[in-house]
Amino acid sequence: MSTHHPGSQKDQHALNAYISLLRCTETVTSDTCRHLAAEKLTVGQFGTLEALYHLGPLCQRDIGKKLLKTGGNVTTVVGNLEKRALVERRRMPEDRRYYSVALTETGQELIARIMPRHIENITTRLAVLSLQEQDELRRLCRKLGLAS
Amino acid sequence: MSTHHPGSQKDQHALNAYISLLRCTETVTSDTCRHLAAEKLTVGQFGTLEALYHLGPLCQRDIGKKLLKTGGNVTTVVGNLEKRALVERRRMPEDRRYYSVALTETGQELIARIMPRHIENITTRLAVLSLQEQDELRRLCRKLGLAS
DNA sequence: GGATGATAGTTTAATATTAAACCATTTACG
DNA sequence: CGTAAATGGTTTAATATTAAACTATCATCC
Repeated sequence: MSTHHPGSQKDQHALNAYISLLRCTETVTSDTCRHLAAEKLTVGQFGTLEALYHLGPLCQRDIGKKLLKTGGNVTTVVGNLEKRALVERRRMPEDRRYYSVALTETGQELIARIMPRHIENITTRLAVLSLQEQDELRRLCRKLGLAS
Repeated sequence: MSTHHPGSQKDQHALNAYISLLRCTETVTSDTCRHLAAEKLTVGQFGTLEALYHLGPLCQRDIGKKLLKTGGNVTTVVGNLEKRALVERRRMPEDRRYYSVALTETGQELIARIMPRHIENITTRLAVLSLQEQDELRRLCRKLGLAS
């Protein structure tokens, strides 16, 4: 890092962009997810229900991959959803290490009832940006996010 | 919402943009903060130290505002930092409701030692985007984030 | 000056979250 | 086969996080 000057132009651009990215994500998520409190759902619980709703039954490992969370966390969240009978676990006979996690009827109804409002929240919130700007934001985020 | 068609073009642009935004923020934060584990610091603890480092002593309410966290959370995080003698609380005589939270010498040394690496992580990570793209990302995020 | 209300911080109860150690099952391979 | 490695899930211990109820202090204003 001999050529790296702390506090350089490069740093400033990167830091400013990153800080704005962080705060934007936090406020948008906070705003669009506020309605979940009325159903006593956390963001992680909602994300799990949503994944099962769109993708069908998943094993916990795949849920974790989708939500970018650890296995231990998935155990907890799925456990809490199961307590409320919104999902159920079934052992897979062909490989008994796996559980298949699926929405129950109650869970299906709940997520189907909530999703429209959630999508509307996101669409309304994002409407501050033009469709072109939304696409550009997506492009930049994908480019940046896939650089892992 | 009579004019709102679920699954419309508008929804798709917004959802795609929002999902990319979420995943980007999660992966970038995860990558740039990984080094904190070596110091046994959580992201929240680091954020608190960083705020005190750049802004000087703050009361807990201002720390919460800065990190977008609740008062109860600040109590916990500052408490854990205090246990490790990285910060200290002092009652403000002019208004005894407030604490002034400040870095200790140890805390100062720690954050000063860690910051360069952290900034470098961010700068390196963001370098996938050109400086113009970083500025555009910042502009879009600010526009979107300030719409609360 | 004493009730009223606002404000800073804490506590409590519940869930989330991670890393690390662990258990159970399956797969690889000698 | 039978052991070793890999894999899915759980547990544990610690911290984070929130909402809601609470304490203490300060400000307002009759």
